[in-house]
Amino acid sequence: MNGRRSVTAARHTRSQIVRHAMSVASVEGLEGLTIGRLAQDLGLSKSGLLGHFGDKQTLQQRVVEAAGAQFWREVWEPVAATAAGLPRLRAVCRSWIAYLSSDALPGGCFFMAVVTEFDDRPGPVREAIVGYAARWHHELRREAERAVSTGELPAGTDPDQLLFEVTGAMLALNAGRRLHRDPTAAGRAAQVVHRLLQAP
Amino acid sequence: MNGRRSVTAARHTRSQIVRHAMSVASVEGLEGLTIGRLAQDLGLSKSGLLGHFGDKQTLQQRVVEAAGAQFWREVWEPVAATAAGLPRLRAVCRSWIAYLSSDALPGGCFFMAVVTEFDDRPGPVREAIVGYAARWHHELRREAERAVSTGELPAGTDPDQLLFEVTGAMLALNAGRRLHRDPTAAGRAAQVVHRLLQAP
DNA sequence: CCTACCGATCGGTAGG
DNA sequence: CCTACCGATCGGTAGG
Repeated sequence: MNGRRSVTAARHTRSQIVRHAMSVASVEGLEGLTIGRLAQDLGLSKSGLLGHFGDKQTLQQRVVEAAGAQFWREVWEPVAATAAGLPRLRAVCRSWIAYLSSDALPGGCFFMAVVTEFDDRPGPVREAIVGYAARWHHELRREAERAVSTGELPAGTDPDQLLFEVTGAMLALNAGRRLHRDPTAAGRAAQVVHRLLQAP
Repeated sequence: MNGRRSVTAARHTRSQIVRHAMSVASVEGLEGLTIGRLAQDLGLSKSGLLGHFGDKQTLQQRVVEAAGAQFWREVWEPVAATAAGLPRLRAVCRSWIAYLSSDALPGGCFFMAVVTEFDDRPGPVREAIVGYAARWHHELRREAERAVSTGELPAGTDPDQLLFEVTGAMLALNAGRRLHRDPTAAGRAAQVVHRLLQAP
């Protein structure tokens, strides 16, 4: 089991490392990741693990990227075929609520877990997190703008205010579920979304 | 400067430690607190600092308690004299928004910063955080219930749904300000509160 | 991918 | 409140 492996095997190991690190980070945070712990969990040496990334910060960046891809795959893609505008916006919100209610990762949604951890830590990891959050916001705003311009939502609706309130509902859902173990949180978030996304 | 000090001096040192630890934790998290760093910041030895608390977990609990007291003092007390029910609820929300927009601590609201850090870490620190969050929720619900029963808010208003939405607005405000440095977040939160807390 | 190792720092204790 | 110390672990490097 020692010595160099094939390129394919190395790629597999690397993706295993990132996947496991994502799970750990959802519970302990990105700063709580330690090379020694990950190496032990996966049966690798510390240097064997670190060799895939160079240093810890690069590993953290790869984990953020993997989490961004996973979120996109699990929340957006299942509803990407829905008609643009209001129907798609409604579908994405349902999908988002389902994701936050699921146990895709042991610590819940990766981004909800690391946003407050890194909002005060300048550097490339923070910028990566901000980048994914901003991209998500832009995708949703595009749908909201379309829904307003086609008259699916009331004229004069401010897309950014709408998304502020949707985001708030998702944050409250996450806090309710994870901190207070409140089983009604998903229903409350759905109710907010239902009210916000009503045709005129 | 060495040797035992008076009881008063010791109390002063202790409260200085807790205050500083609260600031650090608002940025680095409660787990990011280290005895060595705090001791150096305050010009103490590690053992001198730790002697006030016994161990790190106890220090973390004292920090949570101090943060709970500070939040109460800065958000609730300034508006405690407002008439119970809807007026008080509105005043508390304004006060809460002002607090989240202020820079009372370098990392922003302590509780916003540590909730996702400890939602998956069982133990007395988590329980202390949950306790303060639940107490806050109960205080607000009392006002909301009163506002509904006196007819200040529409009959049939669900106080818990109302608070879910208020909490969401505050979480979105915090994320907007701290992650995206969005200066419009406070106004958006105020708009949500204004709509939610309208007389029938 | 490994072993062997580095200096720094972690939380905490003994003893004064 | 200090100095002096403990074993464990941190991120990371050298060399293979």
